[in-house]
Amino acid sequence: MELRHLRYFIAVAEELHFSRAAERLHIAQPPLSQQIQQLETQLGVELFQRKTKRQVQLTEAGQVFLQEAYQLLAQLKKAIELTQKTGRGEKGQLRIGFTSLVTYDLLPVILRRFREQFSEVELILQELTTTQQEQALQERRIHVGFAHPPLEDNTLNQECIQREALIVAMLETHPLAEQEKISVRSLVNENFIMFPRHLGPGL
Amino acid sequence: MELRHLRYFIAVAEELHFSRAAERLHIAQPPLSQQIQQLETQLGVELFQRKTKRQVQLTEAGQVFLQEAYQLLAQLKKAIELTQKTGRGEKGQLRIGFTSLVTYDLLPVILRRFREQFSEVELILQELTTTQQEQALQERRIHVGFAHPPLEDNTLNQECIQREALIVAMLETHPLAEQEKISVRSLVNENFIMFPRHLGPGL
DNA sequence: TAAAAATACTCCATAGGTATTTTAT
DNA sequence: ATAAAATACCTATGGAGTATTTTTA
Repeated sequence: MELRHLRYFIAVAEELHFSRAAERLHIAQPPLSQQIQQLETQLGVELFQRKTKRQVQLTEAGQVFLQEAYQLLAQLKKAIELTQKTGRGEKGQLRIGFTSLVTYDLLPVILRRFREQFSEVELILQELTTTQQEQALQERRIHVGFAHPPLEDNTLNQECIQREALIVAMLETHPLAEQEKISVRSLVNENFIMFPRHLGPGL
Repeated sequence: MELRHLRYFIAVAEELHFSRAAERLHIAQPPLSQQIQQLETQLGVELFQRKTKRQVQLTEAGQVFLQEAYQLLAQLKKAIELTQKTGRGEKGQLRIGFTSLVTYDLLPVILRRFREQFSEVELILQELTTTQQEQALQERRIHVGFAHPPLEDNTLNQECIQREALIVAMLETHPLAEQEKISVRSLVNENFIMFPRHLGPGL
């Protein structure tokens, strides 16, 4: 059996008239009769009352099959739509990696906008360092990541979405506190309070 | 799209190998590749990851479609079985007409045996006189009837399922009460307590 | 280089068309 | 007499086969 049989059967069952059904299906009447006969043979069931050639009527089994056929085609339609939505990324899961820096300001705004547009996508968030994100992307454990440059792996697509100033904070009593401008070079021998190196190798 | 596409897709999705899937389907590998491509084109969705030609893998959309395809074929199978059962009269409704005479003795036994054999058939009972049953059968309002001969309509199939004695009851003081045998003819002028004529014209 | 999918083509099975017959209004 | 389904037969689309190429592990 093929879907063709279901489609043809529905047409005949609705029209109760082979010629009109054939017209609706854009085929000739004889092949339609043949396909219906084929369907009946395969099922081993009479779907139409054929006592008289002039009056087509559904048998009890035919009525049952009609309802089933409707359901099947409706379910097929839903299956196709669901698959297409998934294919276009409008449905399913989006796994996101992010660093703590992006948590407070940027991420909530982005996620809110995304949810508005793709309400059927489930967002799965995971806090990861930049290097962990690079690895997770390679291993397909996440789909996108919010990280900090530079990246080790230049096969990954990257895009700058925000620039942030890096500032030095120090006690007023510190020798450098009096200067208007402080060069990065002049900080070389100072002690820092900051991320462990492995969390932010770019700094 | 045809059911063929679903069947082929399931085979490839399960084997994750076009050649093996083709073998399982008893067709050659190239037509299988073609049919899958056709399916993907019609859906407008990639179902398999084809980065490398050596390793076939389902996309997210493919995984969704696989589950849907399973459900569709399962539903089709159920639809066919249901239709066949209905066609064989093992499922559905059986509308039965019966006279009051048959109510107490015969009908309960018959119905009990029928229900044992065809548990999925819903029995719809309707008390009708013999003539009403003849009409109901003609108009397809009932499928079978339990009635009393003779029938007016000899186009109906009839079968004798029980013979019952017809007896005359009378007072001991009645003139005929002394006779051993009473001919029907001798009752011709008596008054009877019995069904109205229209309920049992045969009597 | 071996194994697997994709292409390119060829062929034939069968879906669909045309002509005709049957049958019931 | 007419309209509709069935039957008989023919045509041609496209599903499936064969041969070959491409690709990657």
